[in-house]
Amino acid sequence: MIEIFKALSDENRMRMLHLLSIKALCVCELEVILEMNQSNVSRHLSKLKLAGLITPIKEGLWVHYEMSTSFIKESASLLCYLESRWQVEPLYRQDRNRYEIYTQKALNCKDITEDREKVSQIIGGLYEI
Amino acid sequence: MIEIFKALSDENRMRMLHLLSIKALCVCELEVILEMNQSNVSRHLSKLKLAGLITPIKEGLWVHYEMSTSFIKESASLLCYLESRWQVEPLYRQDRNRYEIYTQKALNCKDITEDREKVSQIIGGLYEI
DNA sequence: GTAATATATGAGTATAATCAAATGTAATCA
DNA sequence: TGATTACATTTGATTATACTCATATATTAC
Repeated sequence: MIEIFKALSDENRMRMLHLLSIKALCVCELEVILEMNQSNVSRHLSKLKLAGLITPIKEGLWVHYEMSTSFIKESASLLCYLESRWQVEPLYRQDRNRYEIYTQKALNCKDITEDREKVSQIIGGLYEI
Repeated sequence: MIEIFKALSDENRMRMLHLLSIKALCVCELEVILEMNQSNVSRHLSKLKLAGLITPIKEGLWVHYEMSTSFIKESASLLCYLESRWQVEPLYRQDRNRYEIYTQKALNCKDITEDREKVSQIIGGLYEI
């Protein structure tokens, strides 16, 4: 259990888990939405994975991560608590906003590869298509 | 929220919170039941307090700590998760056993002051009255 | 007032976590 | 085959946390 709480005791990991609870995402998507660098995203993902909170799904070149079904089943009450906090706290609302824009504009990994800066600006509301 | 998870991400603090969820206890009682030194117990208690998980109750020379009512109310689902884990994991079962002996033998702070070693042995099952 | 006791806190050290940059690996495509 | 892409891992510097010993504060009894 302590391993789970250690995994959840870092804000960056919490933000990642929040987004992954909505939908499976790959490293490059988390990089852009959360404005973190690749090495940090990767390391934090591996901690979440080690704690059993997320699982990787390889899809060709990309690795998508999603919240693990075992965690959803075995820690339902904890997840319930997390979801209630994610709804309320501004930081997570803001992250969810950025994520919503990302999906509503139908953006994907390829867009990030082609022009990461543009995707960042769209997400940040600084760029209108 | 992160502050709560940080507070819960240390095993010693988790063990303390577990016992305090059963009954308010003072520093010296936690020292004996959990076999930790006074300075560690005090420090960890202050972290749990800062995170809003426990509240102190001064009773003369002693300070008893109990799980805070705000935490019980506002984090019910989290507490529900914790209780399910405390029931299952051996370390916490063991701690609860030691606590049960302590209360069943009607031991208290005064007994600890008078002969701490004897109380330890009773709790550890090494000493029969 | 002083003495005794319970708890809190400072200071120093050891350990672990975080971060950024560089390098490694595996899949894909020319 | 060799270059590119997406991600993982290693490295070393920095910061945060935990532990211990010693001391300080606060309460009570005298």
